[in-house]
Amino acid sequence: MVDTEHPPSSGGPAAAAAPGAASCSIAATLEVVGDRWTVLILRDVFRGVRRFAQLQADLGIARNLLADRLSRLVDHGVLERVPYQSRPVRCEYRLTAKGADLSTALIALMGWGDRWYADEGVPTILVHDTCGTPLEQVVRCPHCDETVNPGRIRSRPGPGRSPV
Amino acid sequence: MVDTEHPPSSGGPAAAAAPGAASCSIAATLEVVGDRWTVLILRDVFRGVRRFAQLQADLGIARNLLADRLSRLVDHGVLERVPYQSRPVRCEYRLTAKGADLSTALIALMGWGDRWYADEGVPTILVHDTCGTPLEQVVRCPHCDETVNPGRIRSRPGPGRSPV
DNA sequence: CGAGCCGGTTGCAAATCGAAACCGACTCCC
DNA sequence: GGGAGTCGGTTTCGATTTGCAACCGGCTCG
Repeated sequence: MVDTEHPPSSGGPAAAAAPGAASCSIAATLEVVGDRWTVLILRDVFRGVRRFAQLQADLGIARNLLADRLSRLVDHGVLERVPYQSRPVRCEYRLTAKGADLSTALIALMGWGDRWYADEGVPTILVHDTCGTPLEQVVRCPHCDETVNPGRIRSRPGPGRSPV
Repeated sequence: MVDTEHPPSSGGPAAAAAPGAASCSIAATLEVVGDRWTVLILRDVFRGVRRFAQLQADLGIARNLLADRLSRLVDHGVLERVPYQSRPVRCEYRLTAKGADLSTALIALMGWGDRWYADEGVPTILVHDTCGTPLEQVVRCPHCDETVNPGRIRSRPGPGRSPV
């Protein structure tokens, strides 16, 4: 139970050491998107802001940090650089399938902010494209075919539980 | 402003060129839990790790940072200090309703890590307590009474959109 | 030609982080 | 009664990261 590991060359908080973190997909996710700016960049890319200058202007992030975060996201396969002009080669950043799959997480973060901080109404509503109805994010049981309240969720160790 | 259309499975055709952070619940959420350690702390509290020393040992976080993050979470109403012994007054940290409501976000982060980084099987499975079936997190349309794929989600400005 | 845009990189001061030492209150054990 | 240990921190200090601003190369436009 005791953390005896001292990673000599950094690698992040829960990189390889902490027993709780070793077998946790949340820690794995945070390795990639555990940075505040990173999440805001992804939010902008989801909204259609894909170019360096646009992102910089919209977020107010320092340019060196933006460059760093973008290349890190590309390295992790969350974004990809797609050229949109050739004479001076200019690329925009697009979501890969892996990046687009983060929508669930961004929706969850947005939902929490909506519920606890949108005192004057929510800034953005997600709706069904076919009927325009506001959507909700839920946990579902495919067997019972019903939504499951948080109190009825149990967690079990899975097959990838670390062998420590 | 709207330049290239993003073909499949993306969120935002609603390219409101508004300054993002001001009118975004994601930014509001990140103000509270936008820190890497903060998320890991909350994950542990969800799992039942509630005492200072337990958290410190499990996470490997520096003590000063743990103290700082915990008090910040208490200030934001995500955690609350509950005494569990009185002679040396010792408190444990429990989730408030607001904190428990973050389960959605943590489940989403876990799900993404499961899908993209659990090469040797997922470390943890969430199951329905009554039937033991593994659960899934989905976006649902209450009107159509069906789950909605990411490609069918549209975003609209809500009533709290900042007056730009 | 000069101005300007775009997408960065470099340099530097300031804030933050991490490891370890220190601390007070209390209990346990001899 | 003294010494060791537990618990929940706070303090200290060096190392890393951040934010800001300046700079740069390629290219277009007037």
